[in-house]
Amino acid sequence: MTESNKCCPDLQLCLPPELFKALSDPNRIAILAQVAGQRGELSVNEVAGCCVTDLSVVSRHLRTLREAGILSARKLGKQVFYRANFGDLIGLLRNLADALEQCCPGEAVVTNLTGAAARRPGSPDK
Amino acid sequence: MTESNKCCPDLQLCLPPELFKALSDPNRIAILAQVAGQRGELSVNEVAGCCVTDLSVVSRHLRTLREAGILSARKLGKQVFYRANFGDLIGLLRNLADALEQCCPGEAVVTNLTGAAARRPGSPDK
DNA sequence: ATATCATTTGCATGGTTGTGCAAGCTTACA
DNA sequence: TGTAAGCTTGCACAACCATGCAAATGATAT
Repeated sequence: MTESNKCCPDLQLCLPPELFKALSDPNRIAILAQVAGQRGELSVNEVAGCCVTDLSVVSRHLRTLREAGILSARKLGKQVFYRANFGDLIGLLRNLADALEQCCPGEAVVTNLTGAAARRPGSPDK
Repeated sequence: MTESNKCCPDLQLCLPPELFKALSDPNRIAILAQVAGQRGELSVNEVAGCCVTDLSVVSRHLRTLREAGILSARKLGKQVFYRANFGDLIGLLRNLADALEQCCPGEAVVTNLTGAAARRPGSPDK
């Protein structure tokens, strides 16, 4: 407990378990890498080339990644094209890194680039 | 496949599923936030204050986070103190964000998806 | 309308995982 | 040596999840 030492009470808000759960499966990672490593969009059939699983499994994984906000889908005729939400994902990862860094700057490397983190010796909050 | 479009073939290496799996549980996130949001170290008993689960469950979650490289442990007498590996985790997240950004920088902001996708009326392959 | 292509969904199954309880292990102390 | 504190591990159980197959849905072409 000892909340006198607490220095970043809402770090938890930067760590959405749903996002990490979506990224916790090797096949989903392969699918994400397949989509993200491609310029433009890929149909479900094209994505399915990355792994040996059934097409329906790929479709479900794509749905999971889409619901996690990592991919977005666009229907075009019979096909559905997926693409990676680079901006969102990059921003989220950077925010998380910043939040961790600002949390306890003494523990981190150095790089208090923001300066906001340097002035919290021991937060007396709560 | 169509590797002519491929622009970041080994993006997958930056996305370790084990790390994300370790972060995919809400209780583990709460535990991590508890440890990371604290200056210094916390014993298992202290960490257990963050959630209502059994102490053994907390111990197992801490082990999972440690094996994922997110936390490190130090035994001191009867107690085991855990602390967050800020540097490693921050570096990993930044590397991941950089890798995504360098992957298809054009996609991140500009999103020329219309042009890229417009010229694929019917996927010819397979 | 019928057929075909692309994708999604229902269902069953096997494997994984989070959880609680109890027992075991290590360390400190009397 | 015995006892207690702190933590880990074995076991059982329930819930979840990834997977494959088959059926269903949506969309286009004939």
